[in-house]
Amino acid sequence: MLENKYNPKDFEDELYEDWEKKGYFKPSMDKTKESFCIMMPPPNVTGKLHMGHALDGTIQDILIRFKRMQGYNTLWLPGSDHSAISTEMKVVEKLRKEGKTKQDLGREKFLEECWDWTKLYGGEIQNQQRKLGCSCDWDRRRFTLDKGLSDAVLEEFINLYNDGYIYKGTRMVNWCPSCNTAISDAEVEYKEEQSHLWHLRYKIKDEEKYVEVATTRPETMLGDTAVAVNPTDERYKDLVGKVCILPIVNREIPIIADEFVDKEFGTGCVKITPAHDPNDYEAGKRNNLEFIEVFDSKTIMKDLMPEVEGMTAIEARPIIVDKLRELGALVSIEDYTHNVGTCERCKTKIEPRVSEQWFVKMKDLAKPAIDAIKNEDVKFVPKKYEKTYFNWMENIEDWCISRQLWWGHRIPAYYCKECNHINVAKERPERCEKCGSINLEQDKDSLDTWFSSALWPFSTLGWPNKEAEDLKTFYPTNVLVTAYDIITFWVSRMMVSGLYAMKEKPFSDILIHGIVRDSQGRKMSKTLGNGVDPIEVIEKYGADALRFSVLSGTTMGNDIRYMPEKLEQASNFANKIWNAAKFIIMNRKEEEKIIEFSKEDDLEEKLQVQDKWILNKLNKLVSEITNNIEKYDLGIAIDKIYNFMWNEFCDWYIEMAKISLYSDDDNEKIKTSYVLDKVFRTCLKLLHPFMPFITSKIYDNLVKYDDKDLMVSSWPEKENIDYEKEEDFIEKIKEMIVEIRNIRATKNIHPSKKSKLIFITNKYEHEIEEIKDILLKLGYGSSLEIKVDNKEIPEDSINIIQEGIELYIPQEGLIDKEEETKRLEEEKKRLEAEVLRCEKMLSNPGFVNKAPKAKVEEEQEKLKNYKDMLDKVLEKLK
RNA sequence: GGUCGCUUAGCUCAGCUGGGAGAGCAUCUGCCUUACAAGCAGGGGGUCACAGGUUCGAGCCCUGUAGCGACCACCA
Repeated sequence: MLENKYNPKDFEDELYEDWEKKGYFKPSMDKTKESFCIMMPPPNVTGKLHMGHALDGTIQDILIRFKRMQGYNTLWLPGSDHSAISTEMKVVEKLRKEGKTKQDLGREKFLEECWDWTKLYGGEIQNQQRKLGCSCDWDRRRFTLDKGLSDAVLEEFINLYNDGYIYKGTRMVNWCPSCNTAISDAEVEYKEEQSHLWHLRYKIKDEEKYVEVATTRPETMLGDTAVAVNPTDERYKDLVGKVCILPIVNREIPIIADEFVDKEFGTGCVKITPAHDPNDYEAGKRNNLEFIEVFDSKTIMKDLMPEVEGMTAIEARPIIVDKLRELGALVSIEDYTHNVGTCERCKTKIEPRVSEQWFVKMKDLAKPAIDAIKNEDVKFVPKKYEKTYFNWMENIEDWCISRQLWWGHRIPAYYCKECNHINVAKERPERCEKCGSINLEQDKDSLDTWFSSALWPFSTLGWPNKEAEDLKTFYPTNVLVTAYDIITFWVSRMMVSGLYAMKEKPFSDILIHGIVRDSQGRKMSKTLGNGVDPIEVIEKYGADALRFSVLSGTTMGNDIRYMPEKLEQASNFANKIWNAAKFIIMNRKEEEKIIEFSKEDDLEEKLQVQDKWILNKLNKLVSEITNNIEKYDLGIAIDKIYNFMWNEFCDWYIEMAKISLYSDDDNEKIKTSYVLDKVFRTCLKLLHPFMPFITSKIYDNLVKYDDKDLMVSSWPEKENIDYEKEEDFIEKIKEMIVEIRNIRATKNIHPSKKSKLIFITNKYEHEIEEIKDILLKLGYGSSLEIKVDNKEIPEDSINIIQEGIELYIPQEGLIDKEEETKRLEEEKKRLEAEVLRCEKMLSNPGFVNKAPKAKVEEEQEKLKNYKDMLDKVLEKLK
């Protein structure tokens, strides 16, 4: 039985446990059924659920539950990511508090600490996903550092290496001085910063002339090894080839010409610091300049200037500037706003730094990944996001995959101490494959976390074992669901890895959603403290309400604003459904009789016009919702169900049903109970993917046709019925009743005051007779009369007109004659406008000739109806 | 600098391949009608940013303008 009050806390957790226990989350592995698989984007193992996850999880759960009900062999595979940098940072921080460093512990011990940390804080997010209702197969959950996935990583690395796609090289990379590791281009975030532009001048050797340069990082001047101008710059033509003196260190550096210098910017002269700037690095290589490091990997100043040695670069800056000023080398300091790269993880300013790292050559690998989207083998939904993808993939740079971290997959490269040969192998080789030496040392670096995430769609299914059952059954997966901010990081790399390793796409559809923002439209962030905890929301409103609120009224791919009011709406909706359920159950006849009734051959004949009306609308709803979900229009789908359940079913059908339920006719009661149950159960099915808890809870209490739980029951299918005529009729009746209510409301007539209803029709006399009691109740009638001719029009009555039906309500003091005339004048104006609109359209030869025939006929039909109605109003006004 | 997106009711947003402007919240009026006051019934409220164009017909398609936002690149 249902509790009197809707309280999601009473049953959500309990239901989830029940589903899990019954094994509903596991794929059926039924070979006769088509498979459907989603890989859950693995959250950080120590992460907490945020609204983004809630949205992402809800969307995936909807699709999985939908497909499961449709009978597919569905797998939704969850898991987590070891998130190298962020976990390592946290563990290092923990050690720091204990007064230790990771070097103190050594690699082995440090990794143990990381595992402990992972075990302690990991897994919380999984419990939170359970709270949300995620129906993923927990038994298949994977972790990027577990045995199988690590094996996949090694396999991929070695294959790429042997195919020549992985190489080791010395390059300028993005260096995070705080994480003390190289990071990839994708991990650099650019932020605007208010800073200054320091204008410096360097004296030209043996002349009393200077060159002026500008810099945003004056401390790097200690490492300048040239000044460059554009070769076409007339102003400095004579300077090229000369030498200037670098202040402080008094180094003689050449003035060179290089294309990359922008004549328009600043003075047109650029200081070149090849060791600390990507452009300067390239220029340095082109011109064979010396590379002088000013500071080390942690930005600690080297010995170029004794006064600042050992300081951080930022501490050294004012001292160096003072010195330059003292030497007359500082020309001016100008306010300047520029973009600085920061580490995506720790927000520290990144330093471009020359170092030896491992890279993946991306250009050739990216090609098939680009083609797969171009030829629509893989589709972005919404399509616009393929532009972000193309933009990244078509301009792709090599991917720096080595990290100077310990937590992660260690690079499987073993250096021979004797001959320097690099041995790449899954396990430490006994001997160097080249010289046979046993003196081997493994590379100290580990791989970018994304290297393992890139393999997620197949490493989780058993790859590199190509015969793994899951791999054969579920690859390629069907749809990847993620936010747009991760297209470059992850989606692109999965595409590349999938097509390289599996020779087949990793998924067919890429469903991209937006990000959840706060009520002011700002990104939710820790620093702003504006994040909303989904668990708190669930505590207060229930998981169903949260799920409803993140999807209702949204469009896939657009950002979503978190609005607490929406949770109220969602919660009210749940409450409404709950109460409707209570009503249906409370008033229904014995279940056996309903079941019996459902099997009767002449069931259709026993249905009344209002039953056919709701069943017809329901039937349309079923195909619409199915369609919407298949097209990923989840926001539209949920709003349609909302509207149907509340505004059609509850507001109208239940109100109509009361007449029969409260009557003495048992047959009618059974019939009505049957229809109520049928419509409501179908709605619950349609709503189940979106709001799994409340729908399941209620479904258990509906008529038991079988023992199946809602979650594993079958998705509704469109029935072969056609009650269009009945639907039209009831829609007209609804409009008439609204009109009656309107009149009564504006005149403040108390509901207890009833009046006579006189219908005149020669089209719907049987239908009106059939729903006589409904009309009496909803139309506030004291008695009802049906006339097939309109000869005896009652005098002094209110007149409501619909196509084919006229309703007369004797005024009897309800309202006076003038008011009724005024109302009819309004109606006349409205109808005249409609007629005019139709006539205008139909008298336009362009429209009649060019518009689709059906559209023209539709307008002709409307015109006829409006004219009829207008005639009647005019007659009444005479 | 490049790319993409957004601009619709007081607020937050929907609006499918062009064919009579919608929802929720807010607001106003009237209702404790035995499922629901977390409710019921009724109402008000919009030059669909602006200017052109295509079309029989434009919120929707094209061009331009303005404001806002995101992403990519990154010039000292």
